[in-house]
Amino acid sequence: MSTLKALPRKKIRDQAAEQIKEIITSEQLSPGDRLPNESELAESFGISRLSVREATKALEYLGIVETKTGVGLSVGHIDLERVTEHLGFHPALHRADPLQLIDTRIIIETGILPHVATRMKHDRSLYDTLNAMNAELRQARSLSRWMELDIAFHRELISASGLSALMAFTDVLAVFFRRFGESVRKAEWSGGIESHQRVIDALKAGRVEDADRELRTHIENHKERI
Amino acid sequence: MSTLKALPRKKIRDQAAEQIKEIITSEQLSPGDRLPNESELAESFGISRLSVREATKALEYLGIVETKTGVGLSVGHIDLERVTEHLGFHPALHRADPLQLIDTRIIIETGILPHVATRMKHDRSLYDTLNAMNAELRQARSLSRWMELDIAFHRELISASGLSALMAFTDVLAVFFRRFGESVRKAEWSGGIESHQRVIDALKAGRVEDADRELRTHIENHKERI
DNA sequence: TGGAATCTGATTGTCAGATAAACTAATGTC
DNA sequence: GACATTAGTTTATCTGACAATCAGATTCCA
Repeated sequence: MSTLKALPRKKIRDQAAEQIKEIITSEQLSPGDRLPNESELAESFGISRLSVREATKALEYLGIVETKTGVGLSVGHIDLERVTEHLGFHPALHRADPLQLIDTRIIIETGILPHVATRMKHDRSLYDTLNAMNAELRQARSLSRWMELDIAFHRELISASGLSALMAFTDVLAVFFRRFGESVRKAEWSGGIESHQRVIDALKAGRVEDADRELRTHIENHKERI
Repeated sequence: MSTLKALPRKKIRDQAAEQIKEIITSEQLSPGDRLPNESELAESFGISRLSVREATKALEYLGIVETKTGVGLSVGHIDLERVTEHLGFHPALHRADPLQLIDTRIIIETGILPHVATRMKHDRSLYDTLNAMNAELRQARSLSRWMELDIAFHRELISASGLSALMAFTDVLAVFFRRFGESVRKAEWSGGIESHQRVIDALKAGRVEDADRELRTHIENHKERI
């Protein structure tokens, strides 16, 4: 008869973490808002303070909550950079299928182009910003510098679409991407920069399809380096 | 004179987390490799086991390490899903305008269509699965059931593209979509189902552009309900 | 009165030690 | 040899305690 026992009993700290998240969403708390202190949470969950701590420490690493000694807990200003900082080093990142990641990027970045073009029509400063960033890219002398600026450029492009949800996602994606940036050869720098230029110029002129084609091949170039 | 005190003394558990990461990189450990147990780590760092635990729990949430009761610690198999799971708390998603979320969905779901069509050519079972799911959708009698199946259908469509990174992201999006799903009127059910059918039939026939147009208007229908 | 130093209470940070629960591997029985 | 039992290891959780830190109230002095 047997026990089956279904799922391994959920760990208490995980339940605690769930409940804390639940509090944040159900009370619609915003970053900076106060949370009950550890003892209160422990009591209301019916568990020890220690288990609450393990939950809050984990959530703190993700930026979901913040703790200040002598003050208490509050809802965190979640910041993906903090998260990705912890993740960037991880060996498992080397397993994600690079071809898939590239295709994913193509879908997202070409998908937003119509939105960018539309917004550019009403706000010329979008073009100026992108143009300035690309100009900066020309000045890059080291590979690491070039990579940072390149990532920043693509990020800005997505930002220009106004679709902030996608930007959060691509921030995560960028972590997985940085790793095969090392194989970039110097000769490709200038090619990439010209490609950027053609994309934003086409967008400015409202030629979305040209921008699409250009960006698509630009990103696909990565495939050859694998 | 001043105290300045520079940085507020780093917390012990943070140092512990750093050192654990250091072990992983310096020993070049791969996912699944064993780590020293909590007591050993505590002793070698010269701190209490509790502080080690707070560090490992936090790293576990990020997927950097894994713990098994009665076994020990090991390097985690981190993946995009793990990270995007926590993405739901990102302010960009919480505050996002529903119209934006719809546009985001359109970009992703229409973006994958070419991939789906290609894979369908080599694997007809993809069509059969989607077709069966849509048939099930016809049987739905309650709104909640219909919604679950509808979400499952769209999820399967993305899954059929083979781009798992996108699937992780849309799982997050789905949470937000459930919110305004309640406004679906019964009359729209059948329309949605027929729309699904046209999409997969077009894909099966290799008419990607038709599928794109159909899916686009299908999702855009949501906009009227806001 | 005004401002600076100090005190106080609240809260998180860290520790020690103990017990329960889950798993592995060895042991023993038939 | 197959299977049940046992023992040992390791994480999971709890209790209780004390230190460190901070915000605000209080006191003190010019």
